[in-house]
Amino acid sequence: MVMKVEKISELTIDRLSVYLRCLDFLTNNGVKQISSQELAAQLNLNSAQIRKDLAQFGEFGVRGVGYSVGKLRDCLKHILGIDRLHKIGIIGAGNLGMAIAEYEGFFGTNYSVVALFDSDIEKINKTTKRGIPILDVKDLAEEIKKSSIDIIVLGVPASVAQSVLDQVVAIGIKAVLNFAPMQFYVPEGVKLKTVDLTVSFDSLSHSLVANEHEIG
Amino acid sequence: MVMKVEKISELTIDRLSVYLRCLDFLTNNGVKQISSQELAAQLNLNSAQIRKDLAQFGEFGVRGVGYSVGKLRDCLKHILGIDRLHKIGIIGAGNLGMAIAEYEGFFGTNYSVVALFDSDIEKINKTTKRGIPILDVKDLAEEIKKSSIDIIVLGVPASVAQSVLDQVVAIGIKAVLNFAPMQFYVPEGVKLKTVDLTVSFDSLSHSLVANEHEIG
DNA sequence: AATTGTGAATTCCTTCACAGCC
DNA sequence: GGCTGTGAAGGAATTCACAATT
Repeated sequence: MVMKVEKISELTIDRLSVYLRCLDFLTNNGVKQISSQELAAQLNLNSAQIRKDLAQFGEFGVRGVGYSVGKLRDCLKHILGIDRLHKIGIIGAGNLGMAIAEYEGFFGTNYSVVALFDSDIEKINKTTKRGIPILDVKDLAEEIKKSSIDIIVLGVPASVAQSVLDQVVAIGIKAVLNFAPMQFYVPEGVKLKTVDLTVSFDSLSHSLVANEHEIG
Repeated sequence: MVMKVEKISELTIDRLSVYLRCLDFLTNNGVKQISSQELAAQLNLNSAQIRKDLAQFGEFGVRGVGYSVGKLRDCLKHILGIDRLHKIGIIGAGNLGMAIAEYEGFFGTNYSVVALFDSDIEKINKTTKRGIPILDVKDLAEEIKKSSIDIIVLGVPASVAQSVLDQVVAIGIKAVLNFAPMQFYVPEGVKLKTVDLTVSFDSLSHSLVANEHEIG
């Protein structure tokens, strides 16, 4: 019953995911051993960063040798909690919801989209091309329990996003991926990750004019 | 001909976009004046942060009073380069490309999706529901010039993403939004922003198991 | 000899706290 | 009095550089 007191930053966690993907790639190419140096070169970052990130969870390497690709991969999967299967439910069977449901490659063996939810009578009880059912959002609570959904994707318009989020939280969901470009209230213990495409585009726009402005 | 020497961080730029959205909202609600304090409260952040972010670009406020919502909004639009219209081209007319092309609300008056590109003969020369044309990716260079496309969205599988990116860069595009979960080589002067959903899901997964691990 | 794991140094980002101004 | 703009302080993240280890 030991507590890890050090708080691990989001930046570290996100990099672990990137390391893991790289290790998957190396595994497929038959690479068995790798140094932080080589891994860093592939990912365009500093080798000390990789070692520091890993050090927060234990000692996975061998001095003078490096890391076993397979072993490190298993460790990262465990740390990230993808040594088990997560069940994803998507609310909003519009283009965005469909895109995520169907997008190949996102969900190897770690994630499975089990259902979409919508209130549009035209969509309910149909399925996606891959056969994922589209259900009535009224049955959300029931279905979350029945199918053990543990991650919800919010693909609904900003205008209703907070109220849908509140529902989902009330049901007991602890992890939500949101695409609505807005501010939310989320209670303690619930993780909300927002993918804000507006911000991404604005950032690109800025980069396009940044030079002009500087030589203004 | 004065150069701004201070480099402005991505974090600052991303926040400016968030401030702008909030100001848009305030404008719609008839609010004319706001203090950094009030703005910070709405966005769950520190008022000094807002003032510091803005200070990097000039003095937009009035001491003792606050900021004019309309004026600050215009200034932010100019800084972010969205006081002009950007033309977006989407490569890959799959679910993801379609979702972005059709997604309401992303593209107010600042962005316009002018075309999608694909190599699938079944899709070429059709249009999206909203009437955006799907063109042959072979005509990419020509169309980018003809339509003054300045932002490209990569909605293609990871396996071909680097080669498509190379093409796009060769044509002279300087801003790319990418959804393929992978590492890229990008030359100096080209801004590549990656939205990596794998990382987002892994981060959610981690949050679900983090507690268990800590009380291991 | 090579590479990890890590304290120290550095760089970057955020927050404090207050002078300056309306 | 109230709020901005900002130097100084504090905190976080990254990188350096080297002792420890195989």
